[in-house]
Amino acid sequence: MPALDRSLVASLPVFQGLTPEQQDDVLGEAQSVRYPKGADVFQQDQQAQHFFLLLHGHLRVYRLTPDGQQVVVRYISPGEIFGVAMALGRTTYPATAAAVVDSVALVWPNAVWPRLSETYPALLANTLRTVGSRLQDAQTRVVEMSTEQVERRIAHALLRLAQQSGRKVETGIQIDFPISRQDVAEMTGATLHTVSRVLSAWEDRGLVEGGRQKITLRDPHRIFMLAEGNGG
Amino acid sequence: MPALDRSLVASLPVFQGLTPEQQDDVLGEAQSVRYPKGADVFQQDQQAQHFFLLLHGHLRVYRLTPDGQQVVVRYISPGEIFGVAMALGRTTYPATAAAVVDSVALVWPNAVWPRLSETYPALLANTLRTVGSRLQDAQTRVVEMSTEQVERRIAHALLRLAQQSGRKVETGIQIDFPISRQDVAEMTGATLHTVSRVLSAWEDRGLVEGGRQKITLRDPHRIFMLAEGNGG
DNA sequence: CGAAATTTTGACTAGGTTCAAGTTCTGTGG
DNA sequence: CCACAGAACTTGAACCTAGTCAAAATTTCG
Repeated sequence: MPALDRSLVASLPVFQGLTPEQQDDVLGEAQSVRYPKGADVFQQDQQAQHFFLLLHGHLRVYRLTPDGQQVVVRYISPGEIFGVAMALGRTTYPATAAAVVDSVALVWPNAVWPRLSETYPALLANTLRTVGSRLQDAQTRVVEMSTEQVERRIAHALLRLAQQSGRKVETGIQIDFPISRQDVAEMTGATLHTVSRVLSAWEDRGLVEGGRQKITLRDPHRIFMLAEGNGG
Repeated sequence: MPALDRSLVASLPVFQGLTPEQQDDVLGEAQSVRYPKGADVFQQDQQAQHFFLLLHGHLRVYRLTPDGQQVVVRYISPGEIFGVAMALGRTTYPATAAAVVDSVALVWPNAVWPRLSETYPALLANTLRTVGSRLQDAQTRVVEMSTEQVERRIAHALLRLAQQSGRKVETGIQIDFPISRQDVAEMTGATLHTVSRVLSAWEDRGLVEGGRQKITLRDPHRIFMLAEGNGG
């Protein structure tokens, strides 16, 4: 196993409040693993044996309903910890995480969590903040699904993706990984068809630029107005 | 201030892993406060100055949208900690908590959190588990809102309420606090009218018994079947 | 008893799904 | 290098769930 370079991860939120030596101790327990595009990092209802930190790539986390529908819980970007089922008191993963592009993650065996979390309470505190902010996100999504119509939900979803993983290009801000209309549908509780119709209409109005598994926000400001229910 | 009786709270999940002396230390920083029915414990966007543990009563936690719609985030039952905004890295409360019946809570000033959480990592770990389970709940709700029709969402919401705060009565399981059709609507992303229609239909079929701000599940099993999408 | 809050019910409407083709990409293998 | 098969996307038409609008009935409480 190649030594992990602390400088790559020292500035991440998870490691705040730890000295370089402590960071080395934590990193020393991890292995770096590569996940090719399409591979699962872990699967829903599987025994949770590890927790993770994404170094490169993007993951799509989704839940499968009994009747086979998928709902996208979130996308994970580099620097985020994920799969911390054990810290949350669970024995299985609540969702499946799959690489949408070739990805690399640090992997810790669950067995080291008790020692690390007792030795370094800052690690616990940082994890609590991360989980807390995801709770906020999830509750915001519940509010949106309860009160907003599809077009506004799509606007909010795209703005979140752009903020999280947007890349500036000449024509605007492009989502930095392959994302289909179906994916957007599974993030917003709409159907593929409705998402396609909405994006087509937006494209006619110059708000976005479509493409196969590609979405570019041409006019983020007007999309924001749409999301907030103003203008149209 | 009357001394707080440790025996009342020692068995709660938050205090697991602490010795009686440590529990006394934590409790010693808290005050017991009474909230009459209808009073707010804290308000959305208010500076977060305290965190709480509910001793008696029931709280309704809701978020208000810019256009004035309310969405119920959750109901809090005795024994639960809440309002832990600071531990989550927030400076304001993300929602409003109001007493639906006369209630009593332990109140800690935020200022004591850094010391307590550093001194007793178990407190951090327990809080992380609590927040984690709320994250699961919120994500489950997102999945339900994305994939289920109103009738099933209402069934799920009532079953959750019954599990959390159900009281056995002769005719079935009654929700143990006043809850209106409007409240159920705000929990499920439906309208008052739709909830009323669904509950009326269920009452005709003998599944529930209605009443002003009162709901009794007469046949929890058949409601469960409904929630799971089987029979009807 | 009267006023306010809660609940019920009817009629109509509409946003979004479903059903059904058809079109446009993209990567692969001959 | 081009043909082609599969995947992704688009679009039209019919339909339906749940929302909206409107009004009345019931309950509670001062």
